Amino acid sequence: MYKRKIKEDLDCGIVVAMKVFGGKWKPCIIDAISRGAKRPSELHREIAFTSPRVIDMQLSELMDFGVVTKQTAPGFPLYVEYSLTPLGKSIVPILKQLGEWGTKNKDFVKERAEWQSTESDQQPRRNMHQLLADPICQ
Amino acid sequence: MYKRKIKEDLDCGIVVAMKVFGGKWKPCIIDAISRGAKRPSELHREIAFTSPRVIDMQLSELMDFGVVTKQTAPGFPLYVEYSLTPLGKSIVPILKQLGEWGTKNKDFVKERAEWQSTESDQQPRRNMHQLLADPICQ
DNA sequence: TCGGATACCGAAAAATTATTCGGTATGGAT
DNA sequence: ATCCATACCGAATAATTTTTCGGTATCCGA
Repeated sequence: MYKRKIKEDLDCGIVVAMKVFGGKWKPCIIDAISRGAKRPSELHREIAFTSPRVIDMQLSELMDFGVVTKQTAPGFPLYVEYSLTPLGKSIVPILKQLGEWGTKNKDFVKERAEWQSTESDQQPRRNMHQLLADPICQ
Repeated sequence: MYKRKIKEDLDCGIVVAMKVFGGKWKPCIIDAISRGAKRPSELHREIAFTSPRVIDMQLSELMDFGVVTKQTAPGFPLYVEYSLTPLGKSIVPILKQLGEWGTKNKDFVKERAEWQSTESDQQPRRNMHQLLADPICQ
């Protein structure tokens, strides 16, 4: 568990929001679960642009903050399911709004960001928490 | 200029939004400008919880992305003013929504975050982009 | 001429976050 | 017995962001 050196201001709403769902893959995970991908292995398959470990970690943080809950079915085969709590569901429209803003302005932003590219012309790791369109992370 | 090694997915709206206004102090700056703090020295005074250099840097990124514009008055004394572009203004309601969500849930989040505190009981550097209430960063 | 206010910027260091690599454990199927 | 799928976790490393420290330059007023 990482111990931060500089305390964050949890009286600021924006800081709180960013802490809870601002991680690189958290919106993606929330999106995927809200669409019905509930089992860890499903999430790992859907969100193929990062490693399973990363998803596990961000998922456990989402649990810590009460965004998702975990149901473990007893017996075998191992069966675990995550789902959004009411708190988690309340995040979805916000992510949607963020996504809409970004989608609307992405071309404009892209233009102004090109100087900042990587050296090689590698492909990005797609995030695609496409809360607007159909396809999930993939 | 930092050259990133891993390309980001600028086709994802959320990634775009986070890139443009997701920095630690950017919401604070946008908020302050939207309230009328326009000169750099004003911003430095208002947002006293981080150093002037940090504000300058984040401000220049906001300029790069067309969120704010800079007007330089000729002659003396030196007079520079920043203001929000239409793009910048379109961010304000989103920050407001983020802030409202966080404010509503901050107590809940705080409880679940206490294990993660710093060793000493230092004060946080307040962000307080209080887009809800009156006080600006401070 | 010196000190202060203005506005800004480079670059090292520190802090934080993301990624990788490998490990644990369970039980079913071959 | 061995392999596979399930689900998870520790810890080192890499990547990125934030912070600090110092610097530039202009002109005014004392």
